Amino acid sequence: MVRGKVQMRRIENALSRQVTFSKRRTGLLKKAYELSVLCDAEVAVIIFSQKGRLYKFSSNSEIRKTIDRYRRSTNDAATYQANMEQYILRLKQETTDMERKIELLEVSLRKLSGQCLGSCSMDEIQEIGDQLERSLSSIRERKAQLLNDQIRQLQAKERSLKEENAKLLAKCLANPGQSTAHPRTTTIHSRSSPSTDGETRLFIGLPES
Amino acid sequence: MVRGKVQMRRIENALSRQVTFSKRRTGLLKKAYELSVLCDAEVAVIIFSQKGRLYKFSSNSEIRKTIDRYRRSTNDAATYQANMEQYILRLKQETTDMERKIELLEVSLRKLSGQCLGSCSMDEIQEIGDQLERSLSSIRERKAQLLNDQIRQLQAKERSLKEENAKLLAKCLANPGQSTAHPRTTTIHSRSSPSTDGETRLFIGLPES
DNA sequence: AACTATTTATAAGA
DNA sequence: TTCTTATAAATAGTT
Repeated sequence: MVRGKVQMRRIENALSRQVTFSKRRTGLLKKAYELSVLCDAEVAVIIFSQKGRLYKFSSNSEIRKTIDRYRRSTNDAATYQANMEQYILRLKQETTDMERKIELLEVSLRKLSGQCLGSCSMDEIQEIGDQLERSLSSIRERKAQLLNDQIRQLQAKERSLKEENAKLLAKCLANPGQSTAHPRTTTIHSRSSPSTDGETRLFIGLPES
Repeated sequence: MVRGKVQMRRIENALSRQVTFSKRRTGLLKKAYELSVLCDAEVAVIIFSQKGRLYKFSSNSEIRKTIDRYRRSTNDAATYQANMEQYILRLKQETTDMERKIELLEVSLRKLSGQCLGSCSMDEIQEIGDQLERSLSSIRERKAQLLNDQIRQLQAKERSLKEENAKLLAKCLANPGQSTAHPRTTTIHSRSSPSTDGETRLFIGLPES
């Protein structure tokens, strides 16, 4: 029996709460049904129990319709969806543009590689040939530059080794009787100067031949 | 006063229905609130009046959360959204891949055009140079082929013109005295130099005199 | 789940 | 829409 007004706060006793939930849930869904029938209204009720169980009522055959109508009417999440769709369109456009760009680049690349020339006019062929000549002269220039750099480096190395050699030689002459492992190794190393010279010449000679 | 059990069917009297809607709507929302508080449940109620006016209750601060939870739990339209999000991810991935591809193609193209060689090693330069030589020889081959075709066409044309010429000459020699309207004109035209000379002078002379 | 004392909701009237 | 009131309906606590 009801002893007095119930306090409007969470029922602490779990069992009691569970029972009340069951009773009132039924009551609520019934009231929702009655409202929808008596007043010809569109009603949707969604209830999740504490344990996560779902109960629902919908005057409509499909609760989704009511939810959609709600969204349309409140315009909160509907915009999210619309934005997402627009975003997809933008991405697709971007993809198409990129595909076209890739196509163009591949055609250019093929032409510069001397493939698929069947469809080119004489003028085009001439143009591509000129372009290739220009490219090739850039390449040759760069190649020459690299070789020059290498030569200059080797010459610098040769110079420094010669200097070292001279110093060591002077040292050896100053201390003629000294002969430990170290100076010996150094001497062998210092004698490498002339032979490296030969190697350099040989290396330079190769690309030119 | 309540005279008896109410029939569970649409209230025909519009005013009465309107009043009942107002009262029961308040009651329903109140019950929903009480259920959510007493039993710690998540409750959402959506009501559309006949006139399309929206009334709602949500135990949550945002009814959208409850609806989302509902969708997740029922898996009806939530999948649509999830699919859309996944689709966006796929499109983005595609875009990234394409960007990378474009980047690579552009680098290749620049290298084949003899630009941006600073970052290339000697081996790379050599490789590019070889590629260019190959391309150039393709181009030259194609160019030669086109020129040959053109020459052959011109030679064919020359031959056919010569043949026509010969035929016409034979015709002229076969009918030297022929003089109908048409051939005459032709004859006059071909003989133009000596005899027409006089006529032309005469013709020109008339208006002048 | 059934019972029942009470509270709560609400139909009709004002 | 609100108030009133008679009555129906809901439900808390118990069995």
